[in-house]
Amino acid sequence: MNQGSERRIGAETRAEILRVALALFTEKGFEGTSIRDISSALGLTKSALYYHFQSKDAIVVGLLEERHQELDDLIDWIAAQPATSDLMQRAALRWVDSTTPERLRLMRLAQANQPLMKRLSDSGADVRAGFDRVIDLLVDEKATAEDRLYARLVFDTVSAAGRAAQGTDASPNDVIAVARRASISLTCPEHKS
Amino acid sequence: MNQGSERRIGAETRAEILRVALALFTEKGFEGTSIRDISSALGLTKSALYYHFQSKDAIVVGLLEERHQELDDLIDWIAAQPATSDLMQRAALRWVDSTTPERLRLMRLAQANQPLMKRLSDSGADVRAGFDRVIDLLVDEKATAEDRLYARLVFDTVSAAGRAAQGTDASPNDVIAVARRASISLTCPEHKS
DNA sequence: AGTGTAGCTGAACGGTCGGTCGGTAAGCAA
DNA sequence: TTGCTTACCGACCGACCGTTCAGCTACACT
Repeated sequence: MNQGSERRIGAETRAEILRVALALFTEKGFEGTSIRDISSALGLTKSALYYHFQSKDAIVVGLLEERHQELDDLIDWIAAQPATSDLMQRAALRWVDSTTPERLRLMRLAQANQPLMKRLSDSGADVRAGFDRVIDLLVDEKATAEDRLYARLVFDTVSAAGRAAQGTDASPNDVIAVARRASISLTCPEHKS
Repeated sequence: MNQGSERRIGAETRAEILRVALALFTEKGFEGTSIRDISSALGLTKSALYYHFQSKDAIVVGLLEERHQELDDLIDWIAAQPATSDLMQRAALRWVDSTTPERLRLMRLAQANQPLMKRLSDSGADVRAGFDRVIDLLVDEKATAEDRLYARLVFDTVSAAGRAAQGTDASPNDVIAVARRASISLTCPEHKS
């Protein structure tokens, strides 16, 4: 393998590892994907992977960090908005419309592997803090736990739609369209109890 | 172990295996739970488990079969209803209101382990057929793929709410309440595009 | 008493897992 | 040329995985 014996810079390889790892995790699950799978898909050995990441879990942390900026952008945007009554709807639609396939895959990975996420968060990685902040910005300070949960659900419509599409012939465009419709319905003001 | 040397009948043990397995799968994931974990939680050896189930996958098939009747009941109920315009909403609420913790756990297990479900379905177990039938009964025969996907999403609000509640302090009652609110909003007729 | 069998045990199997370690070739700086 | 760093390899480790199998025991039937 790698018979050209070209030398690559580390950042490139690292990014490729993350890319391939996310694809394989999506296809076969985190536990169903071995680091041998990832490295051999790149024409590397297992050891090369351990040069760039200190553990299998660290790959997931790397994936989460890659997406961190997107959440920060959303938080900044919300903070800069006037607090109109339809803020939640506008924020939700902004989130849906900025969805990329990679983000979708990562969110599904995170949700499908609760024990993994707990392990990562126990060892210091901030996994949920970004979303917690979004919810805090969008709900009243005296909101009930139920209201907060509802807001979380709203921001999960994209991955919910993606999950509902599993095993069907629905296209990615269908997924986004459904998530949009659902976000609008869920945040329609006249339904607020 | 089992020093009382009591003799149990097989059906009881089998049911207990299913119960404990579902609890452990929920807590640690399917791949994160070994046969040894399940059997030792019951004070048995793993060989005893292989007396009742021919493989680890077969345990999941057993869990799915346990819940099969609930879906059949829903299908029968829908088929017996008049085809009013709010049928989807009524069906969705019936589904939400009949939710049990066990069903919720199983649905989450199924959704978190797509590769496993694909494997089971490839080897003959019918995993999705029930839900497919529900959707077929509720949408127009000339409905688009997007409409069908939306209907799937509606019937997934319970587990979506459950997932959104992960890591928060929301109670099971909150989950059901949020799922109810979401089902109503999602099936509100005036939002149909 | 003898036979069958349901329910379970204990020991082992081959295989794969995540992770470690010593080494090494290429590039660069002095 | 020497020496250090970067990027990677190949061999190996102990642990654990799902699974198999011969055999044991308590009970039911005849």
